[in-house]
Amino acid sequence: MTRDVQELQDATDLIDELAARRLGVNRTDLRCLSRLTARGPLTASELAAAAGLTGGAATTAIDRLERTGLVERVRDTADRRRVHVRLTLRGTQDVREIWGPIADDAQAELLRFSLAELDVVETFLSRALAIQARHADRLRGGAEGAL
Amino acid sequence: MTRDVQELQDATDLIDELAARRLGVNRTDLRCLSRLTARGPLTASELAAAAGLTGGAATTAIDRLERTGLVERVRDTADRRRVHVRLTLRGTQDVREIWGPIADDAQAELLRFSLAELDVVETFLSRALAIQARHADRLRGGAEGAL
DNA sequence: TCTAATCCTTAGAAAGTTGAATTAATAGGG
DNA sequence: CCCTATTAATTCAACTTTCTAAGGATTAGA
Repeated sequence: MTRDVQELQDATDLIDELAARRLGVNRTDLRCLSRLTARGPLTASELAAAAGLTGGAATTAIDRLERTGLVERVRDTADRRRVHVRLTLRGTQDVREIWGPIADDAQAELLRFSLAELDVVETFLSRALAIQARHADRLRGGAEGAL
Repeated sequence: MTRDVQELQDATDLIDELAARRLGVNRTDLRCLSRLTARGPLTASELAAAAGLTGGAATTAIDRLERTGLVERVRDTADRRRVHVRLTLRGTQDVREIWGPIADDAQAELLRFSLAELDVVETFLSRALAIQARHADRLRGGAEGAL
């Protein structure tokens, strides 16, 4: 069972790798695209935080994505320091072309489960998440040189 | 539901990041440690394949891990070209200290589910895996410039 | 023994990230 | 209305990691 989860994660990793190659971007940039898809337009700093990047790294990532034509910068009219980053039309299409069918399939598969079964899965996932959260705290909290 | 899976993956990613920091290694090296833990001693090339690295990258990764004292090289006595890589005693202990409690908790949580429920979860995971495999093929197979 | 094949390592170049310094814009107090 | 502090994004240099290609050692076969 733990192995199943592990395999699922490996498979997801593979998908990401293939998707990145398909879009002609690296994994970092793909992560940015993913966040923008999930959360809509973000400012550069929001995107940096969402993707776990420093400011400098975010800037160059956005540069690359803009050069590729998947993303565009839009100056905020109210606060001209801010730069909004959003998917271009082509970016939206390309992302949909890759992840759309996967989402559709996932949706279809979910429909094959009964509500009771979905409830079990939901419980499983939330417990797994709880374990991870607990141990993330443990790993964060402990004395640095404890090992 | 899809979001739950996503969150679980993000959480796992966070755990990996914290674990790497705790062990004083980078993510690549952590992946090597993970493979060695799961599969026991491996030759350099086996480890490279398992971790998705080229030979050269594997060599430097092993160098780093050896310098950190988590891993050691052992020349094969029969075929002296081969180098076996295995966790040192300290490496084994450190890895256990980080992932052991997580595995224990996971095991304990699984016991709270009935066999029927575990069956549902298993089905869910295998279907999710099937979807990923199918789409990995799609992404691999299609014409390169199709986007 | 000579040759080809295998395994690992080394070396040089390319790519990405970080952290500090820089530029630009806003906000607030005197 | 200025002067200062703060915030946002970018630029730049140093560092790290990876890859490819070439090299060195070892083995197996002719």
